[in-house]
Amino acid sequence: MSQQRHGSTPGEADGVPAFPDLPEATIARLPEYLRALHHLAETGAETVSSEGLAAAAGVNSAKLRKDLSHLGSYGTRGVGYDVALLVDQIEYILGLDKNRAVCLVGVGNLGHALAGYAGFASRGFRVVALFDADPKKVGEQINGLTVQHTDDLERIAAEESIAIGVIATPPGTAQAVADALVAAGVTSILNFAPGVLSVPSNVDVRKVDLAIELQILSFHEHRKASLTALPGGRSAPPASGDQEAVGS
Amino acid sequence: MSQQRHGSTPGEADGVPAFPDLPEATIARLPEYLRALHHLAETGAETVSSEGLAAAAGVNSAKLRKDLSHLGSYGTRGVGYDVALLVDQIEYILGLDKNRAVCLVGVGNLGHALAGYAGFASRGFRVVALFDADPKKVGEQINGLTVQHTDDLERIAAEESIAIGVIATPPGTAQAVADALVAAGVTSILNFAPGVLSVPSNVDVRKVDLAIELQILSFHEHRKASLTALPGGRSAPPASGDQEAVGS
DNA sequence: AGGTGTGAATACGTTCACAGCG
DNA sequence: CGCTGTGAACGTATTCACACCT
Repeated sequence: MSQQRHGSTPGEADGVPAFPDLPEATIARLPEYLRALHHLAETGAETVSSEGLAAAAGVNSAKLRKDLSHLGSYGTRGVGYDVALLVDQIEYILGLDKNRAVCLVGVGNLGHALAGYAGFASRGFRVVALFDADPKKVGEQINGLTVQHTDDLERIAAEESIAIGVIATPPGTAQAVADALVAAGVTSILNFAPGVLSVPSNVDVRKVDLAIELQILSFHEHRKASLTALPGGRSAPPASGDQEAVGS
Repeated sequence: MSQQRHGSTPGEADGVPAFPDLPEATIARLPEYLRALHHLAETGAETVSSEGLAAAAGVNSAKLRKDLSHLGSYGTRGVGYDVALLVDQIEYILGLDKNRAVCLVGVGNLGHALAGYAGFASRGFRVVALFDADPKKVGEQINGLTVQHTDDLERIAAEESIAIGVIATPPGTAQAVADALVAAGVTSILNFAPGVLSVPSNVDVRKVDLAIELQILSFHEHRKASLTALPGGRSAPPASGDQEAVGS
């Protein structure tokens, strides 16, 4: 209600493109909507209802409608959302039209896999540099890129105007890598190393820890086991489902 | 206040071990506390204050104290928390003393890296089986395990009483793999494939999508860029930091 | 009708601030 | 006196239910 810039074409960012501050929870779901929309577009759908898109994205329709309403979106009452238009809107909001340069630090087990991960390129990301501290790895060719030494990280990251740095090093070196990235002007970091990174407040850090995910699942296993073992308990109470049946 | 089972030794699960239902947000942070505690234990610390542990885990102390209070935890006022005791408590709650069997489906780029990921074994998880649908990969040895065909997944997963299944296949086959896991009695799934899995409500699914993380960072890059471009805006407003300086 | 957009109601999570214990 | 544990206040996210548009 505060600012509805209906007439602004998304791609055209002349001055200030009316950037709404979306709730974090909404932002985290937009990529999922986008994936679902791309899938729908491939199957030839022109429009989707909130119900349909919500099912494809694994959320309920009320949440989806509220999320989309935040970005002042176009839907047609009685019809639904225009798939192509919504794709453009979300890609614009997420800044995926910018084809951002990504560098990857740490070409071990995991880093090697990330370097070859197709999902990065298929969204608007270009992996443009690989780094490792191990002299034996420097010079190695991975996916058309040559691994460079981390000593050169700061210089090269600045030269290539890297937008996002991905850290896949052992925990001990992660902070030093983060410092180098920050010094090179990188303001977004995706961290796969366990542990806390300390960075200036204008730098965004997202963390992915595979072991943590397993531990959370382990907790739920433990909980489920102790429920079924309950003396007076029913054998399998229908837990409040997090991700319910969606009927593909 | 409702149930404080102070006298119950964690490891001893004779009957019903007073399982509190912790908030999801708390559960998600427990592994982080655990990692910080292990680190502290290595440096020889016997006790920590909420302030100290919070800093090591990257949260503020009020949050940490509330989280720990939920598991009816032992802290000594005026002193802090006993590191060793808290480690035991959290490991018990998370069910990490059960040494759960994990299987990994999809030994491609990412799956290969996961199979060799040290972080799994170092917490209480044993990767006991690897599967792939590609006949060329079946028979391959990775980290001491032989890759088996996904046709045998259901049988083997049941035999080995797998607790957690990790899906690292292409999106197209993820649902079929999930179905097989569920049929084998697996009730926890960690999914690296993009897309929504539909499973019975008693099965927990956690999803990790590397491309989504980058897209979220991209949004924030976009937002930061549009802020600094603001006509009347200051050049770098101190955004409400998500992960602030922690002073290592 | 059919389906979006949205106030109002509810649930959940975080932060404050301090009582009370060691 | 220091630090935990916790009610109360606040803020954020989800869900409901329906007015309103096509």
